[in-house]
Amino acid sequence: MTAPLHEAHPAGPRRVLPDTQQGMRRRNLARVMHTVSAEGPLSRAAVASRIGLTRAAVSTLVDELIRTGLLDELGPERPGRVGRPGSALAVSGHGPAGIGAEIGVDHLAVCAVDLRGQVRARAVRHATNRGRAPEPVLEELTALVHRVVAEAEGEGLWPAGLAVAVPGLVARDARTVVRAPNLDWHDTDLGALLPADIPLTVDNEANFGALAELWLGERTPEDFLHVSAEIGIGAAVVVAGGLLRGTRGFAGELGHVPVQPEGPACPCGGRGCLEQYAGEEAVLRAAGLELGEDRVGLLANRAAEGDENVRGALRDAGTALGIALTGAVNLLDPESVVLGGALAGLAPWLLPSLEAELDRRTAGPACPVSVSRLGPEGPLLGAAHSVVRAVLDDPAAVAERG
Amino acid sequence: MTAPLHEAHPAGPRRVLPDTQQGMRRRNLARVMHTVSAEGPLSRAAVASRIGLTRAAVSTLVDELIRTGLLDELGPERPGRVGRPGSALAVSGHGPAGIGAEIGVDHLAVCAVDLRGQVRARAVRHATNRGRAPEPVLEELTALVHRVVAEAEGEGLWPAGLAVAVPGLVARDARTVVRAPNLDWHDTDLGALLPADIPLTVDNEANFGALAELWLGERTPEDFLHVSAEIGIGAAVVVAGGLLRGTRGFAGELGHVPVQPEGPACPCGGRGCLEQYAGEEAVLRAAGLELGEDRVGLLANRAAEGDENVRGALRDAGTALGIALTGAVNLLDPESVVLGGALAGLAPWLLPSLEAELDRRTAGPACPVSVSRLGPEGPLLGAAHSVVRAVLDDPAAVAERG
DNA sequence: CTAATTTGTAAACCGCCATGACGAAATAGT
DNA sequence: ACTATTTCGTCATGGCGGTTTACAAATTAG
Repeated sequence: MTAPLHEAHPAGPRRVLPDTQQGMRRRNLARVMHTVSAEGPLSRAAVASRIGLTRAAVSTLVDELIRTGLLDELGPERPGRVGRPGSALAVSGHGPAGIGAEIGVDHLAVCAVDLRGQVRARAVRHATNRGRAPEPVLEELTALVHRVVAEAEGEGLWPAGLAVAVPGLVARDARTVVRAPNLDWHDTDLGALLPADIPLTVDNEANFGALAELWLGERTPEDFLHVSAEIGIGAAVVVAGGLLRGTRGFAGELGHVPVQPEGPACPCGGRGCLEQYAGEEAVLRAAGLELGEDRVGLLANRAAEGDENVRGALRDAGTALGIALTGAVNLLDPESVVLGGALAGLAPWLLPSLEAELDRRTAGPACPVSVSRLGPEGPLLGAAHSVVRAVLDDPAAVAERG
Repeated sequence: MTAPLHEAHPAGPRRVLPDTQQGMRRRNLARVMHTVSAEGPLSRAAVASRIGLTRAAVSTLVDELIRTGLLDELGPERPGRVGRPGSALAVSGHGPAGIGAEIGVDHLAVCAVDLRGQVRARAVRHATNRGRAPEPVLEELTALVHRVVAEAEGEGLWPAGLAVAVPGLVARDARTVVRAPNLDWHDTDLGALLPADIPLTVDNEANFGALAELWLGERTPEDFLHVSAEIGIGAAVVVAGGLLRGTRGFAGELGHVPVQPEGPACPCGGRGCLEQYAGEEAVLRAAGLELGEDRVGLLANRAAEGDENVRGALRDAGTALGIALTGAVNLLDPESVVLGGALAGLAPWLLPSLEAELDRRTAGPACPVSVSRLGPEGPLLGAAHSVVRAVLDDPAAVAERG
């Protein structure tokens, strides 16, 4: 009777482990894992002082984690201070691994990440998925997953879960793709078409991208706005280190925030939505370019070459983004705004006008805008890491399977 | 060594009781209190089945809560089903009480609410506070507090905390008023000027209004947007049953969301902010009315009388609100939007255009908009109830003082 | 009037962390 | 070198909290 390994949509009243001694133990195991994971090799005593338990208690927790293969004893620490040196503990590089997968418009990618956060195996396949039926695409993805899992198993890892990033809206069951316009998929249950022997989670690629930024970013705060543009323009809202999903899971639709109340009509029914100014098509049109494959790369190239039409189009898009973000920043007071996904590559030409607009419209100190270091890698890494986080969050659950 | 009774700004990594047996006990005491409070008189067995503990465990918890006077044993339940009838438990009507206070622009109000949520004492004083110095105002408020506390004590209650709602921005220490434009207060530490023998919390009235809606509303969801207009136009964002405060505590500034990017200049530095269209002054000007006392009441009266200028102004304000809320709804996907505070009284004339705008701009089913039942009572009740909730959240802390 | 059902309590038990003491392994001082 | 000091990890003991099991009390069903 294993509890669900992890929940991609923890939006309900957050699931709280029952407050019994077993739950307490489980939470303390999790705290040990998180502490060791976050602060590198640590002795038992160091862990104890950080989480507020006694050394004796931590010892029993660590013993259990070592027995189940989630923690490794590295041996005595280099003695620098007085007193007996501790024995360094580190998160295990064997044992469970998170399998992340990404279904892009023109590629499939899979990777395996160990508990230490290292990518240990990966596989990519370039091919246009635009308009292809789900079955053949997922068949190919399954093959990639099997290849990556096999490679990971060769290194002593086993798959603790599979998380799939898709370019579209995902239902709250974390399995069904409600709508993926660029793939032309509707109400597709990925669970039926992917390996059944690995616990599955499906989520929007923008969400996974934001989580990657949260978990892997240099100095990413616990409250920020992650803006990306893959399908439409999405803003993932991260509050207190968690993703805000909204009642129906549709939170973050920055693309349809009104920018000019009487601007051009938008398929959504509104007028002057951000997407009409900063969406992919709108920018290409304003830049006088044709539609085609890898349109973002094209924009970046032309802008880098100095094409004034393209630069102007991006400047205007930045201004529109700035207006929409002003509203979002006023409403949420985040610590920062991060440009991710395709926007990261276009940042040099978007940022000046975006920041100018944001500064101009904000009274006090403006909200800092930064660019994601992860860029297009974000969603894939975020997916894999979401599985790893789930293991850290409840090591006892995974120990039952190991 | 009593922990702070309650935190109005729990924005940091939410304080978690240490995961030790004592913490477990405290949390279970809290769960019993919440369950009994929420679901009316309940037997020990009923409580046990709801929170997932055994009857024996609940018995000891209940015993402790009865001993400390937080729970009352009402006696045997009316036997309707087979089996021995349980003994009904109810939250105590004696013991700790929450003292709520409100500093309005033209009144002061204080009330005492018992753990059952009943208002047991209240005092109001009408007088213009606009521009008055903090000292005399708080002196008067202190007198009202003393009167209400005395009245409550006459009924066997004692003050567990004092929560003050102010029409302005409050620092994250929950004591200092950073800026209250209508009072003309700046960086005023209310803690130094209010009774020191009762734990104090200060917060924005819009926040308390939203919390009142959350706790007292008919069928208020756990995720909603509460819009009110007292100072400026504020939107409290409630997510998962908690208030979203933002990094600096400034979240919810709906008033400065851009509605017309090149509209009239706003003191905030921006252009075309919502406040320029739906703010108090803007609406009065559009309606062709003078500024004066009770301006909202005036608007409501004229509108009710059929004044077309006023109705038109309110219609336009509703449209502007609809545009701004479209952005907010897209970003947050709340379950509903609630109009509270002064807006509640003007709802009949605001709603049609507001909803029309929201519907028009939203693709799927539009987000339902409702009007607060509490109206101007919200902030005061929310303040008092915040103290009550704090007691329910950690009954062990209050037992130490009882 | 008996059987069945449900409630509340008491006693024994188990699990978890705290406490205090101890040996081990390093440094600091003489 | 040798001892005192400091810190680490572990062990035995104990307290505390919820569970298990059993049982008496109070009701309904037949």
